[in-house]
Amino acid sequence: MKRDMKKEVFREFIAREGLKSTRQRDIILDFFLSSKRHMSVEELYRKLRARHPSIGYATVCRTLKLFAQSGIAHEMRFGDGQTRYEHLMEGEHHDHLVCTGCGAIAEFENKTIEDLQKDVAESHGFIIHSHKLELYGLCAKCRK
Amino acid sequence: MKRDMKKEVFREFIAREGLKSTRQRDIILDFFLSSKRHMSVEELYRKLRARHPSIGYATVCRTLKLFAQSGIAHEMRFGDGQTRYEHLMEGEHHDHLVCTGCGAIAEFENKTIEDLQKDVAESHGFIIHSHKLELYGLCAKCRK
DNA sequence: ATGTATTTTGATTATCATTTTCAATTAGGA
DNA sequence: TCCTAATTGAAAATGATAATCAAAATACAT
Repeated sequence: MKRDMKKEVFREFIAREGLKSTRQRDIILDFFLSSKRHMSVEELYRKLRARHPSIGYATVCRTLKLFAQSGIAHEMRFGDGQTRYEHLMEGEHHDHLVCTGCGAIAEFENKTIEDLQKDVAESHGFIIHSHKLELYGLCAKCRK
Repeated sequence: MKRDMKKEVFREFIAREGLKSTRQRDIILDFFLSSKRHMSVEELYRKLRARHPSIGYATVCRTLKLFAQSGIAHEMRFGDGQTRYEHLMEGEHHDHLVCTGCGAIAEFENKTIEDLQKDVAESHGFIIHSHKLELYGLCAKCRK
């Protein structure tokens, strides 16, 4: 399934780049893949520390960056000073709805918007290689 | 015209909040309104320093934040670690195309995309109050 | 299995943009 | 003018990530 595919992709990345497979990287990868989608470095470190107190913060930062480089994760910044990572394979792109009340994050995908983005970019002579679309507002609960 | 309108809006904000009108704030506002649209704090500070060396970096930061609070400017972060401000009145919203080659920033507006965003948000039970749409890619020059 | 060169780790320190602090200055109303 | 509160500039603090570095772990050839 997907989870193992990501592990495989990361393994290949490690090999291709001449890096080494380590106990810490395996642990962090397992933790990451079985956690909720949008984890900040801080959050992941805190949860990890409960089971594996010897793994340092720097290692978590470094390893998450490697996940992003290998293509199995995506780095996000919502402007609150926290870097978040979501485990995400190539072609699984989506955008985010962020609740400014409770911080909940919902995901969505909209082909029409993406097509329009491409049109807009073309009309300005740009070729897009990535985009960021975030909608900020109140979720159903927080509207009351 | 617009420039004076923004000054007026800021003046009202200052009065409403019980703040004070100072020489520094006036200077920075003039400088800001007559500069190019997307200025980082650092850029603005460097240019300002040439004419007004006594104005401190902290004051520039503080004052730009006030501009954003008063509604005459908008704070932006494109992920390069720099905070940028653009002078922008209520209702003048637009989105950005960022060239990853040369750093050029183009602006665009697309009503259809905005409407679709609203639809998406509604279908998730959200009410949007703001959004961020950034397209990253190569501009016409950098494509070659 | 062993040696060895290379990578990785964890702790600490550095970085870098912004914020905060704080004493001195300034604005604005009484 | 006087007085009180806001503002300023310089310096120190902050906070998240990145760099450093000696010690430990890994991969590979022997």
